[in-house]
Amino acid sequence: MEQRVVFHVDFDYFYAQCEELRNPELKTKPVVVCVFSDRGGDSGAIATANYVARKYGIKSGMPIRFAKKRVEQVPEAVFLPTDFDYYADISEKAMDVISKYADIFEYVGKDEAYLDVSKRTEGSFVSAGHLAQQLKNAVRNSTKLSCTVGIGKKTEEIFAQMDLKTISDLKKLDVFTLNSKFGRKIGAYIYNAARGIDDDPVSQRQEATQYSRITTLKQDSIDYDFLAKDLERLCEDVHATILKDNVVFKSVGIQFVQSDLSTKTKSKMLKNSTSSLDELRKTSLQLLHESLEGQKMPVRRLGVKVSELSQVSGQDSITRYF
DNA sequence: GACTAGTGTCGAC
DNA sequence: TTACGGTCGACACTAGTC
Repeated sequence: MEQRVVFHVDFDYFYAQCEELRNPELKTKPVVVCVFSDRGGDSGAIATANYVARKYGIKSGMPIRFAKKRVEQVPEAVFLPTDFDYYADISEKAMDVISKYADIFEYVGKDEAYLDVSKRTEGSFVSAGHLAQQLKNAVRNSTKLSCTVGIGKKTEEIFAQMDLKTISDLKKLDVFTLNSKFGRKIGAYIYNAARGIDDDPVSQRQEATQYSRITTLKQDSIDYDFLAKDLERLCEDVHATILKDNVVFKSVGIQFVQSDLSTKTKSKMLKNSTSSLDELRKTSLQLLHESLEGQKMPVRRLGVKVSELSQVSGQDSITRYF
């Protein structure tokens, strides 16, 4: 098996870094990017926070109110709503630069990617180190963003730390331990490689397998009509994406997040694939009706999901089969 | 028991 | 004292079939 060299590139505190980019004065202040819910006030959660904010114990996923408490005595702390269009724009530019450095490029999310650079580095850690530095410089020059590039060297260090010397040492570890030490992607790759399975650790991103929308209700409720109104809006939203991406779906699901934040889901497989908004609406409303039977706990958030997607090749594709 | 399709839950980002 | 988003993929579980 040839030596694989894989880069994991990610932008730390990406959204906050984007905000610093358009307003450099923020750099010295705690910057907290928030997803505010429809409930108004400070209802919502933290998407990301820069290092200054993290010093105060502010972390992703934390309730906004909680985070505000943490910096009560810090008047310069800045809380901003997310601006996903702007972040997507910057991400696209950055990924454009990054992908040029890969033999195989895998986009994972707005702020993360995997690069297989085995060919261009010929498996050498020395040239991989140089390439990583060039990549960081190129990203900085073109976007002014800083990113971290993790490479196989680090994997070697972790092996040494964990006193792993042989393949049979590796085989003793379960995939969860490996994932927690190396990240899911590399963890799974090591797990397979130790068992003689040489799957590519990096592969071109496939099409999405599901689309979903979720919203926080104005108030907790188990009233069908109240929930149905939001659900219909969510259906229309998902449907717009379906049309834009020219896909059909075969499975429809709804999701409740209950007032104690526990989750409940219900889904249904359709007889045929479709892109019909009517069918999406009808099915999800039916699932809502069924889910509310015997539902005791009020619902806080409501979501809809379509999956089992397939691409429609052309508008006339269906008629062509008849 | 092995396999699969369908369903529900969990957690990363 | 408590506080709580949105989107996605992975995977575990179950029931049906052979």
